[in-house]
Amino acid sequence: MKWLVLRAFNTLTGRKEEVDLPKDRPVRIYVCGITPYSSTHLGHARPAVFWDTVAKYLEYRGNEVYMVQNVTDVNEKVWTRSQLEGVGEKELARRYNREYEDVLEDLGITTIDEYPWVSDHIDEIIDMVEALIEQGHAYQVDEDVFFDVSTFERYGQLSGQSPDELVAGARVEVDERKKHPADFALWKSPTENQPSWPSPWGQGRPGWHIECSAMAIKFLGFGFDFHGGGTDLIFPHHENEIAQSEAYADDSPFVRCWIHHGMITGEDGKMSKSLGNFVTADELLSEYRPEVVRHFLLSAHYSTPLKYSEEIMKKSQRAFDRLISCVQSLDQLLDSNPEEDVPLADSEAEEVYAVADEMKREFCSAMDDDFNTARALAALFGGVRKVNGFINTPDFALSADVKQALADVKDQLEICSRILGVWPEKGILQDDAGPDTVGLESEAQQELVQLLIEVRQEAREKKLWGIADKIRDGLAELNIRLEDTPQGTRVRSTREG
RNA sequence: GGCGGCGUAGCCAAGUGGUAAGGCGGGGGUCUGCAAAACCCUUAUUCGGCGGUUCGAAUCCGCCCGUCGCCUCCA
Repeated sequence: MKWLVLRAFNTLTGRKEEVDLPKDRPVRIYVCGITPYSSTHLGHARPAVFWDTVAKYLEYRGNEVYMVQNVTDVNEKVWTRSQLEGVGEKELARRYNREYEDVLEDLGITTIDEYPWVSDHIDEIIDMVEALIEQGHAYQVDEDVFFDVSTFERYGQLSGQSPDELVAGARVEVDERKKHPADFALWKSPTENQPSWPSPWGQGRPGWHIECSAMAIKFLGFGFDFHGGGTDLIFPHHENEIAQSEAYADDSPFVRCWIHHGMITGEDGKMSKSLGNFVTADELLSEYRPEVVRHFLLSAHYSTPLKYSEEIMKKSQRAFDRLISCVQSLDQLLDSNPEEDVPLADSEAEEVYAVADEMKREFCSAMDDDFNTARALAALFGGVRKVNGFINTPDFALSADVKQALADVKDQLEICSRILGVWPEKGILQDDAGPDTVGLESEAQQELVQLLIEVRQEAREKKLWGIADKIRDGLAELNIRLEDTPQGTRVRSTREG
C-alpha cells in the first residue's frame, strides 16, 4: 500500500495542513482526559473513541503511537464534590476514574499508554513554576503564583483573541492582585482544608493548565505531534498551556497539530451536568452494544457537534446489524464447499477483489483526510453493499476462486471495522443471550435453539407451516430471530445491548 | 459585545473549483410456503439568503440571517 499524505485541521493555524508522521519514533499524542468528579457521560466517550480510532489507524498505517491521557484529580470540582459526599478528594477521584476506565474498556479502547495523575506530578509542576518565575514569566503574590501574560507575545494565538479582547467580555470579576486581568494562576494557596503540597511559596495546590504542560512535556517531550481536546478547552485551557510551555522552553511550537472535537449535544444544547441533559456512558452501554455506541460517535466528523437522540442510536443499531448480517453471509459461504466448473470464475473473483481494494482505498483516503470517520464508515458500508449485491445475484456461484476472493473481502472488512471498533468482537448469539433471555446458560441455549431449528426444518419439509411458524414466532418473542436462506436457517439475536 | 465552528432531501451525513456519496425513512419490484434479511429501481435541477470572483461555485471572497461553542477550573 502506498500511503499518501495525512492531512489534519490544526486549530492553531485554522487550516487543514499536511502532517509529516515521524518514521524513526512513535507518533506522540496527548489528549485531555477527565476530571473525575462525576459519572462518565457520552461527552467523555467521544474523544476516547475518536483518538482510539486515530491511534489504531496510524498503527495500521505503520506508525507506532505513544498516547497519553491525563487524569485531573486535583481540582476545585473534585474538591467540592468530595465535600458534598463526605469523602476525601483522592478517594472520590479514584472512584470516578475507575468508572471511566471501565467505560473505556467496554468501548474497546486499547491504545492509551499512560494515564498520569496530577497528584503524582506535583514535583514536576513545582519545578516548572519555579523556572517560569526565574525566567520572568511568572510572579508571586502572597502565596499564589501567576503567569504574566504580557511576557508572552503570542498569547491569544490559539483562540484568535488578544488578551484585552478576552478580558472585555469576561463574566468573572478579576483578582485585583493580578498585573493583567488575563494572567492566570500557576500555583495557589488552598482554601479551607483542601489537600495541599509544600512549595517554595507555601502550602498550596497547582492551578489549572499547568499540570497538562508538566505532564505532556514529561511523557512526550516538547514539540510533540498531536494534542487533542474539546472545543470548549481552546480557551483558556489550551491557550494557557501553550503560553506557559513555550515560555518555559523558550521554543515553539509546543504542539505540532492541535485537534479539537465538537461537543455532544442533547435536545437543548451541549450535554453537561449543569443542564441535566446528559446521558451516562453506562446507561447507553446497558442498552446498546459498544460497537453501536462507537458507530454513533464516529458517524459524524470529529469537528462537528453531534446530537444525541434515541432515534439516532436506532440508526446506528441498524447499521451494525447490516454489517453483522453481511459477515454472517460471508461466513456461511466460506464454510461451504465451492462448486466446480463455474463459468467466468476468474472474472467474478477479480470483481470481488476490486470491491475489497476500492473499499480499503476509500477508507484510507477518508482517514488521511482529517480523520474523516464518517467517510470511512461510508466506505465500509459501501463495501458491505457491494458484497451483498454480489452474493445475491441470481446466477451467483461459489467457485474456489470466488471463495478465496470473498475471504479477502472479509479480511478487509474486518481490518477496517476493527480500526473503527465496529467489528462484532463478541459472538452475536452466544454473548447476547444472557440468563434473562431464556433462563439458560448460553451453550445449553444454543443447543436448544439448534434442536428447535431442526424440528422446524422437518415441519417445513412436511409443509406443516403452522408448527414451523409457531417455533419462529415463539423464538422471536425471546429475541431470537430465524431467517431462512438458501444456505439454511440463520439464527440472529435481536436483543440490543 | 468579541472570537471560532456549523448551516447540503422528511431525518442523519459526505462532498473544499469541473456539474450533488452513503445511510435511515417513504414508494415500487425481486427472492420466500409466508416472513425476515438481502438485492434492484425510485425519492435534492440544487447545497441558509443576497451579491462578487471564475469558462465553471455547495466549494473561493464580502455582507446578512440562523445555530452551536468559548470568553466561567467543562470532553
